[in-house]
Amino acid sequence: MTSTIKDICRATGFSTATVSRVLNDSPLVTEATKQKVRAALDELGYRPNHAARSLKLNRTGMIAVVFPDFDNGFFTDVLRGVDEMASEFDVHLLTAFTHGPHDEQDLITRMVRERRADALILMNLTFPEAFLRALLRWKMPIVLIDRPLKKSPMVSVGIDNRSGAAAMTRHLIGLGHRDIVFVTGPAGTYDAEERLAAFRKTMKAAGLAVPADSIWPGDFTEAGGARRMAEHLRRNAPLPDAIFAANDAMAVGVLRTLREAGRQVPGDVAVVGFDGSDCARHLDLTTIQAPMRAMGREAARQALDLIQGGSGPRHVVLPTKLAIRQTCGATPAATEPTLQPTKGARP
Amino acid sequence: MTSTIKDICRATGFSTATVSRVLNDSPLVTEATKQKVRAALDELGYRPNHAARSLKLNRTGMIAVVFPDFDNGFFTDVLRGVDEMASEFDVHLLTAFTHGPHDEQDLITRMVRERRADALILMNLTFPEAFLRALLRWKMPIVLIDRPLKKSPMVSVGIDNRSGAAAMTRHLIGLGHRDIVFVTGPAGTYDAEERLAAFRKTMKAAGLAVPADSIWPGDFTEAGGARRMAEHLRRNAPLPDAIFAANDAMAVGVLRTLREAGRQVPGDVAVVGFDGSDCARHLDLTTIQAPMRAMGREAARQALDLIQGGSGPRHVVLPTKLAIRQTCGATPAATEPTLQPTKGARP
DNA sequence: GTGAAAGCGCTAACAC
DNA sequence: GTGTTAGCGCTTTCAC
Repeated sequence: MTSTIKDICRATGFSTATVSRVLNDSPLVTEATKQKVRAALDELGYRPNHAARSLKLNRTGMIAVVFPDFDNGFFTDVLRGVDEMASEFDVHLLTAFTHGPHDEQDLITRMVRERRADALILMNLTFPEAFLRALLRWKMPIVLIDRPLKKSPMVSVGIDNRSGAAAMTRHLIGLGHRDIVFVTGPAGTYDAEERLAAFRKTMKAAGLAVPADSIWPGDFTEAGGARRMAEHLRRNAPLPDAIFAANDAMAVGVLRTLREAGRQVPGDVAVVGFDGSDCARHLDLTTIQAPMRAMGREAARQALDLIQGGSGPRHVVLPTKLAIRQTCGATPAATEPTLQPTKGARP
Repeated sequence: MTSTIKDICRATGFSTATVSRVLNDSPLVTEATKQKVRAALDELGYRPNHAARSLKLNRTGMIAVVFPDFDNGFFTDVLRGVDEMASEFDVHLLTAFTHGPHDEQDLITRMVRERRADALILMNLTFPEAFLRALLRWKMPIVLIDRPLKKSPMVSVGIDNRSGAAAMTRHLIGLGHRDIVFVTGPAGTYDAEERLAAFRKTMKAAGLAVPADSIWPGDFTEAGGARRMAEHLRRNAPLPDAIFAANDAMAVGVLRTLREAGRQVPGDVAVVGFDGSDCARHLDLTTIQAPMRAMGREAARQALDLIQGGSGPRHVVLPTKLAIRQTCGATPAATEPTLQPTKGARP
């Protein structure tokens, strides 16, 4: 079995107080004593019991990370980012997936009230904002990986949808595309709306019209993108120069449908997405790379800061990168996909 | 702040013992008392402090899951599987990634000695078997997601490499392929060797020769597969009927190289992989689907069982499925890739 | 510089 | 049925 502090006392003849001081490297202990105690510590392979320590110190050395029940394909990277940052501070991760929207609130509430962690990182969850505000009364630091909240003073981490979509639009225009279709996400979705707004604005700035039928309604799913594309082909409507889908999943649906219909991408039409999913990489789809790992790191950094009483509410926006691959019609400089910060992207 | 059991005592006039009994739904308490206590519980939003409970009960209600520092692309599914099973038992997950091989042992040792969890699930780690055996002395249940161990009595979960590779080989033969190349994994790798052995055996059983130059050395990486394929093309050597790579990554390398050289897959040569990675799905690569989520579930099930003092050491082998897609030259029955249990696969 | 003792929040004998 | 109390393993006053 595991040894306790008392085993060390027995082995060294010192009291629990002294041993504890050595454990926490207190300067109040003689070097000689430290040596002896440390010898016993090593000898017995002692490590302080985590539960006891948490109870006494009223902190757990844990950050809880809660993910939605659907797999958005990013959570691997995010989690690694969080872990990277947290482990530097010897903080461990409690990971949980919600199982349905009802479970979501219950899960989070329990984590907070049972004090299973010192902070919470919540990714893309669906509860009402009022729930979050109620949570805050429990004084547990919370960081959202999501959109910025309107009504609540809450730390959140997100990506710069606007500059990403603008960079992509400029890129397409720069390649000579004029007639560009934009496939939207579900109405009311923050990311989707930001991307659409930036697309419109950039087109306008370039003096290009965006007729109503150049905005295709979408739902962020591959099937949705495929359906809309198939419909277009069925009507024998002429292809635009390029199709910019508000996320990769839809872009893939569009791409597949086109290729299955014998159309060349990027020969007949360019197709690009947004997100930087693995799928996009595999399919050589030009996209906007969202820095998921960096988001994880940043979320953890914010959480750790809040734990130490730092700062206040704020929204951190991370830059995206334009990943130029095959489907946009540009010839990449090298075999490796070119990554450019969207801020610096040129049309 | 969070309320403690004493707050409930104050609110109800009962003692901590009674409140605790209500919390644990002991039959020793009057229904009337329960009602009153529960009202206060709800009122104050009370939940027992996790650290205190762990300390007292000597169990944490946690399973630690340790992943290697490289992303094998499966850990998402595995983790979801573990969570699915664990959450049914109200057990939470402590997730950790190792950061390099040295850190690996340190991390695990600390988890065990600090009793941060009631059981450990270790995936594809690289420490020596002796380290594991030493760990067992700490009496913490350990489940490996990996190969079966030779020298240690340890619960592990793995896939049926042999029947998977056999099914794939039969499938290729059934499609009329005779001259089949097998790309191996790194020498000494368990999975790789099992797959190769089954390939050889199945070919032999079908009366087909496997000349030495039909076994290409590989290293489980996409670059390795690409390199070997490029070399073959450069020599202007004739293409085989089919190329069976011991994992998806190499198959993808082979596939890309062929297509970039203008060769048709599956027209000129069939290419198949093994693993069932996302990449394979995106590229419509015929492969053997390893049930990662089920592995996670099973690992969790075993861990929970061990926590409750159950069973002994054993190796659980999960069946794979043949995922027939485009690259093998078979026409799938539907748009969705066909999944067949490998046991029932027919040539 | 070291030790004795209290107490973190909870559960479970053991009393009554 | 309910209350009193000891104690899980640790940290931290407060004495000496």
